[in-house]
Amino acid sequence: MNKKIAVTSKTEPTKSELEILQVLWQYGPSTVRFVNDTLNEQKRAVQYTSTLKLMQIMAEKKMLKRDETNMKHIYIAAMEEQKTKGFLLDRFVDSMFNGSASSLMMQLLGNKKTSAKELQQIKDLLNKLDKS
Amino acid sequence: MNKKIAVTSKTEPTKSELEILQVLWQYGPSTVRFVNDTLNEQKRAVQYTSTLKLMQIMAEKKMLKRDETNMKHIYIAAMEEQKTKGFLLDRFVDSMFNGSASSLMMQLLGNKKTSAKELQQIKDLLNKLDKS
DNA sequence: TTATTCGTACGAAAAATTTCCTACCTTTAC
DNA sequence: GTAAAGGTAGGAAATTTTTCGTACGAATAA
Repeated sequence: MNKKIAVTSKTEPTKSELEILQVLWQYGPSTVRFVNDTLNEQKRAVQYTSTLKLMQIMAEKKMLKRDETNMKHIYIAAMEEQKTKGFLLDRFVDSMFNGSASSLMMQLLGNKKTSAKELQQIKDLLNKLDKS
Repeated sequence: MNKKIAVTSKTEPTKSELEILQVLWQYGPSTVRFVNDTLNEQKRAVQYTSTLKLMQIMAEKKMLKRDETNMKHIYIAAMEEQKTKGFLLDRFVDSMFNGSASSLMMQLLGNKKTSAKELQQIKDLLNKLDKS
């Protein structure tokens, strides 16, 4: 009892797991084949069975659900995109910028090119926050 | 030749390595003892020799430099804080928010509590960017 | 029917990361 | 001088993460 799985099942996807989640978040429930193809196009070369294996593991960990009614199993992200990203972002900010959102912004905007459009959107967002 | 080290030496610190870098960035050149103590206080329990080993490995990878003139070696971060954080942040934004800074902001601000002071600082920052 | 294609399951290996044990040297306190 | 405390070096082990080979069943096309 108290299987490894249970212990390991933190809310924290590894880098590869996150890649898979991204695909599922972006395109919705998908087959392994589709996810694998997408990864190969968008990210990097990876064997079908590698992706399969990882997705099976993720299903065990409850990060993914799957519909097995058909032969081609359909995988569904079980972690909510917003929550997961929020969590990861918070941890990122905490560990890298001491929890300071403005420090992060400074780094983000100061360091590089951020389009005028992006800037405007951020301003709009801030204004919206003011009013509420 | 073409030692493992050379190949491995990407600009990408692992999680534990990043923790060590943080300490060195925050407090400047330090001994292993100091870094280890700090990690134990601020982060988690970890054996002295574990920290030592990791820092030695990081030195091999050129992530750290060290001054060996004294018995107590002094380690210095060889990766610049700004550059490293900038790099990691960019990758984070790219992979998680499709490169959109405003999406990230949305998540960051929408999702949680960000102090009024933080918000003000961000606004100031944006204004500054406008003028330049 | 039969062979080819496409799917899953499973095990194991490879790689990367992290942890710690042991040996041994130097400094310090007595 | 000697013991205790505190250093470094190095190897090895433990974990975690990632990758892939092999087996085999189902679907499909010829």
